[in-house]
Amino acid sequence: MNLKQLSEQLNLSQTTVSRALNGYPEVNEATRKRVAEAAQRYRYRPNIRARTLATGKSMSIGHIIPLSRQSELVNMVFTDFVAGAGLVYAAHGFTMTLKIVEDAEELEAYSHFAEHGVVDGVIVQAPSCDDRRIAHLRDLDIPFVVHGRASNVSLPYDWLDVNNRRAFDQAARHLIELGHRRIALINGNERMDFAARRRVGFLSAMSEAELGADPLLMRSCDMSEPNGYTAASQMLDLSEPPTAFVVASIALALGVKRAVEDMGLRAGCQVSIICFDDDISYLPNAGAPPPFAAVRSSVRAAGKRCAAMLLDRIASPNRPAQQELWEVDLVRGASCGPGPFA
Amino acid sequence: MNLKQLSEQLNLSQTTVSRALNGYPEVNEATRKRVAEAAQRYRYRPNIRARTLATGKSMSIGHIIPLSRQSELVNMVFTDFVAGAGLVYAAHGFTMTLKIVEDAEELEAYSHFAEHGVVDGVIVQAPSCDDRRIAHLRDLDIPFVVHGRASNVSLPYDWLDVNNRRAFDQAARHLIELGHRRIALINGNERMDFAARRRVGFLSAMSEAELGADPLLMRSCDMSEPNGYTAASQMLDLSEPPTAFVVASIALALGVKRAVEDMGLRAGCQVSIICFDDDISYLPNAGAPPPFAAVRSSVRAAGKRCAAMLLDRIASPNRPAQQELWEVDLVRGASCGPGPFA
DNA sequence: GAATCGTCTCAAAGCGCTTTGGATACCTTA
DNA sequence: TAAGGTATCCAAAGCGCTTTGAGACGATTC
Repeated sequence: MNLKQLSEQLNLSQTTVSRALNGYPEVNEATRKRVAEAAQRYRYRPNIRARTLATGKSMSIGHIIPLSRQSELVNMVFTDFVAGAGLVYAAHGFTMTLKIVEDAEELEAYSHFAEHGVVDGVIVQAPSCDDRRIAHLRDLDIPFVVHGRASNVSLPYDWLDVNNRRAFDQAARHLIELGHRRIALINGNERMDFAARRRVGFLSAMSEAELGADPLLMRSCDMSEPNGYTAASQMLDLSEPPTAFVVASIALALGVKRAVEDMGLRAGCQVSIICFDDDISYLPNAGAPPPFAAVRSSVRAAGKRCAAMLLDRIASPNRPAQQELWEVDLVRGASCGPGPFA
Repeated sequence: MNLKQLSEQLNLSQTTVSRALNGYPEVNEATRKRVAEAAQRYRYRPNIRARTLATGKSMSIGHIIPLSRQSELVNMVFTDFVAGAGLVYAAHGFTMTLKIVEDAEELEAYSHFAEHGVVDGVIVQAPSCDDRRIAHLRDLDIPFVVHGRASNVSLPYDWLDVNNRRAFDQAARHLIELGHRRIALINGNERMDFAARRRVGFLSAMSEAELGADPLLMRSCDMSEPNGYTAASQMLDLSEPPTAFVVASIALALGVKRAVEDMGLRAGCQVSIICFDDDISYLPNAGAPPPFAAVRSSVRAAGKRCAAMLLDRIASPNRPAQQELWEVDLVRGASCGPGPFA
């Protein structure tokens, strides 16, 4: 049953039926009711494809997830970010179009989305320090919001970011206050903007405490459990091992903890760990005290907010760029204890 | 630049241009070349919305992720499953349409997808034992593939499942061979089909070894780290605590391990753990030996295969239902050691 | 030279919706 | 009574593509 058939049943024009169903004012309440009832009775469902062609809006938001051939790693926060954003889209009648692409095809994928009119806007995740996607999307003239930001890109654009610098400054400071001096950094990939900023934050706390930054105690890698394990194992094997770790994610932290335990040590006793906690639903850092000391920011909440910002941007394409910087919560946890200088 | 304008530039009809670009045979190679070059030069991109309206195909696959208000838990395997499926879709020119819905609106969401023609087919994940979605999708007459299966649904339908019964039979058997007798089961939610089958497998190994199944040592819960922790802590506090655990996921296993360690015990020494390992990219159970003994099956591979099956089904709607049952790999790991009866 | 066949191209009819630009009838108001 | 409003409704023109059914043309066959 399509609009034409329905309107014939009702002895009305397609126009009137369409308007009645879409809540336009210029239709009599009695007819509107009659139309609604008929639509119900005949189970009329407007064809989305036809509607999007006619309106020029696809009512869908694009998310593009790059997958590198080597690492094959999908960021763990992806799930919860998408869950948050998806709920907001659904509440506004939008769907989400997801595309998994290999690294090299990423820019092309954005072009495809924009030029074919597949989506009305896109979310950009995990920007690098000088991310090419931002200029590219500006050229494509499609609404977008960045989760994170790109330090070396000076264009104005909408973003929502966590104060990563401050977060790692706080994290390192926490360890220093506990009496640690030899502190390691196990960071995410530092081509990523968030990781670069975290490094800056870490270093600022260290230098403020007049502690040198030993390159042997700083590692940048993809955020998986084994990478955390390997990095921490190697550092603990040094002649002057660290007594504490600042770590960029729960996944890495689990690996660090395993390394610590495999050395016969205990996290929170001989070695302390503090990590960034995205508050993932299936790996929440919960309990009293929680297992890991952490700086926490909910990635699901970020997903929701990014989605809302994007829908806003789509509704008013000309409003000035909007930015939000979220602070983290410092969470004390069992993985931290007093250091040798306490 | 649309098709009409392009065809005017070329002094050809829209028909010919369309056919030239879409590789139909009835067009001269010389003109095809001319058309291709012009399309390139003018950066012509066919409008997807118009194309889908004309063809009646949306070239998109639907994934619906239910999110319950209380637990707010997204299954950890989701990321990798979607990553696998997405690559296959992309290779065939399909996109993925994702919808996050609250539990109660799940069936409605499938109806929406089918009746509005939003997608050409859907993937069903995590079926319960008598999942209502299967009959519903059959009624909607839309192609679908189930990842897992529903024991109490007798309709023929396409599915791909892991042999969960056998997997947990093997897992329990492994512990028994190691000399364990008091073995606990920390399972997923047993309304889910995979969890119900795993329980059956666990029980069959236990009864074959003439070991009773103590209800105090069996737990069914959502698969998060804290749930694993809580369940294991309570069991270890019993007057006759278990010496080994069979656990339904890596997330749960991490919680179990934490509980074990918080009791001052060590996994692989006083207590053994074996778990189901979906081979998640950021939490791989890697190393020599890997930290956890496990029964392993790659959920990313499952995503790829489900996607391929669905595209097949869409291409030939009338072929008989197709089913695949995958066996797991038994992986020996550091979390298992000899039991008291070794 | 007529009939037949292939090859290449085209005009036009959809696909199912939204939206523009009236039309019609009925009320008000001066 | 005529002019101007207002409330309802409609015909038709898109949106940009695919696909049907047919025509034009030259080559081949008898």
